[in-house]
Amino acid sequence: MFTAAQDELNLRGAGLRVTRPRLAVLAAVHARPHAETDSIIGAVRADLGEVSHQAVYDVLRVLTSAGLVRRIQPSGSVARYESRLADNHHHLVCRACGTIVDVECAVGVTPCLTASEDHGFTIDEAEVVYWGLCPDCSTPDRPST
Amino acid sequence: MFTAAQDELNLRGAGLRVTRPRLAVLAAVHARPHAETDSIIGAVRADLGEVSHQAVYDVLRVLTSAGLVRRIQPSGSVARYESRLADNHHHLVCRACGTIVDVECAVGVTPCLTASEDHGFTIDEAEVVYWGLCPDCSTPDRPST
DNA sequence: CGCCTTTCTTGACTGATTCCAGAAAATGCA
DNA sequence: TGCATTTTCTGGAATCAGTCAAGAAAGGCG
Repeated sequence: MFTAAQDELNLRGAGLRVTRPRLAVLAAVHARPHAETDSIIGAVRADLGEVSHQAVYDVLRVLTSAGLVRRIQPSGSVARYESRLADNHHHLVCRACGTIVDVECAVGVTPCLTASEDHGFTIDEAEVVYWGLCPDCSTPDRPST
Repeated sequence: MFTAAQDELNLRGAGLRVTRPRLAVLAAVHARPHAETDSIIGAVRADLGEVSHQAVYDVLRVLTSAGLVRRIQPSGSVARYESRLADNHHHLVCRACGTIVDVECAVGVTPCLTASEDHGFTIDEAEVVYWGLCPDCSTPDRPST
């Protein structure tokens, strides 16, 4: 699991200072995968009291560039953050309601990591997004309203 | 190639009216793959004279939902549009300069189209984005400035 | 040719994200 | 522990892509 102590170690390991907002942001990202920024701001404020949105944006940027959280942003969605890293899982996004679900990488290790032609690029990551409809949105006989 | 006559047929085939802004937007998308909205607006205005940005946004939305163009939006980028459809190619994005290049789907037909677990979703598309550095940005001994 | 529907124009507005400058807090070292 | 330095947080304003709304114009069909 993710503990505050572990988060603290990770922060120090990345050469970052340990601050309350940073721990609260990490806890919020752990607790609600794929949370959007606004939701994280809410969680942090529920935890610490008043915190500026600026601080949260800044923390998220720092954590992202340090590799402690990953930023994802499917088309038509605002930025979302998750803490599962380095296990190359992918995402399943509902076109209707925007729900995001994790899926393990399909075949073994990295089936999609190699492009057929690299055009001279140095590729470091393959991101796969599956688009479709979630169970709730794909059953017309069960209207949500 | 893409011709205005073909675009007109495609529009009619999709049940859409044929208007100058629509043809100009289609031509612009054909001419510059992965163009962002702003660039398309510029191209359309160079072609037709003054056209409202609103019209271009609206046309792009209509064409996208009609399936005549595809909207792509890698994290940290504004919306971009392309006209290559239904050949499931993927994209190679430079983290530094944002350049986007097409790559053919790696292995045969649809190697990544099947998620290991579908969580009850009805999946209709798998989008693959390869992240890395383009040749220009990955050679430190050739600074761009 | 004339009507009806769809599309374009104009202008304002929203919402996410970033920039800026000063105040506050944490770190490192003696 | 105490001080100086460095980094972070606060608060407000600004930016930028994209959207909304109402009226004017144009396309399509009989």
